[in-house]
Amino acid sequence: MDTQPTAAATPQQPDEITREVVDLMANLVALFHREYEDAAAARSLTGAQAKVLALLRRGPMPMRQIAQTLSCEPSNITGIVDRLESRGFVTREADRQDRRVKLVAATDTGTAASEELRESLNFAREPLAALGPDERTVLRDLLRRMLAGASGPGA
Amino acid sequence: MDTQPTAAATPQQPDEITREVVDLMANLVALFHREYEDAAAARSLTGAQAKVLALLRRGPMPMRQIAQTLSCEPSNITGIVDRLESRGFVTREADRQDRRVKLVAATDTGTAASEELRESLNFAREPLAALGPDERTVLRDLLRRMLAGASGPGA
DNA sequence: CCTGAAAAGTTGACAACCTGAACCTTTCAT
DNA sequence: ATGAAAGGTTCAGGTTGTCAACTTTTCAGG
Repeated sequence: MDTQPTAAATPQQPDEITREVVDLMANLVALFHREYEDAAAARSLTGAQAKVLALLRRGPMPMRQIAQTLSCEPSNITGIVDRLESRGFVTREADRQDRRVKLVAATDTGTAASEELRESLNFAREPLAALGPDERTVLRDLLRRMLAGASGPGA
Repeated sequence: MDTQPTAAATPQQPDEITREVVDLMANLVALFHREYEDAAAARSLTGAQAKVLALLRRGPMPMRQIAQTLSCEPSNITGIVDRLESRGFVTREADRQDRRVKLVAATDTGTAASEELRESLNFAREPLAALGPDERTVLRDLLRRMLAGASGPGA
């Protein structure tokens, strides 16, 4: 327990493994991001619109909470929800408890589109096909551990 | 080549593990994306600019190749390189072999900024800190396998 | 009850990103 | 020599994103 003046708090040099994992992650992130955008575009949605729609799978949500979850300004959400609403994917309803807040809810069309997109993602994941079932389990556990501490988008 | 409707080609129902891995991936992608944008913004770069700059670590590159690597239209790259150039991060030089092509090269300032950002990413990866060294190795191997078949950005 | 601060959402101005079509220059095959 | 094709740029238009100012609603004190 004694304090070696070294490692614990001090940001040590990233070891070789960490460095490579970061690079691999970057590539994987780029790949997934592209696939997500494409899958959304195939349903004439943008990535941002798809993300908002995905959030609403859990149920209606106030604008502000959407903004917080996506880490952006509330004024940004206004525009995205405007476009989703004008196409019938989403509705704005006033909250009865607090009339300042507007609850955004996915319509049936919206939910369907979101689910469809999600399914298409599951199929499109070519990279995952390279792994066996047991390896997928290992990967899942590692990812779980990595995300446990981080501030996930509540999903 | 006769087509037997074998299992290999048919997209089977995604199993539970795959589904969860995809969701975890989505969260991880969102997390990394946010961190990358923030790290870039801290150096007064946008995400897109940082990505282009990162590509140039390997050496000068034609506009078109940048566009192909990032999967976007060449006309888009024009603007991004414009802004990078106007701030001294990058230069455009004509290729001697083919005078149609313009080689984009990072300046010393540009390379320094990119390296610095890369280092800061290595340190900032909180999620990775949750894993032990041996687990990181396992993760690295799995990621390598996943990316082996995919069209990586040449990095 | 009244007043003022704070919160939720919107609006407007502005910048960056991205696409698609039209265009110019250079290269290359015939 | 001529025409097609490739590399970049420009322009118009749409989406995302920030920031500041504004409206409405809520809530805490006096």
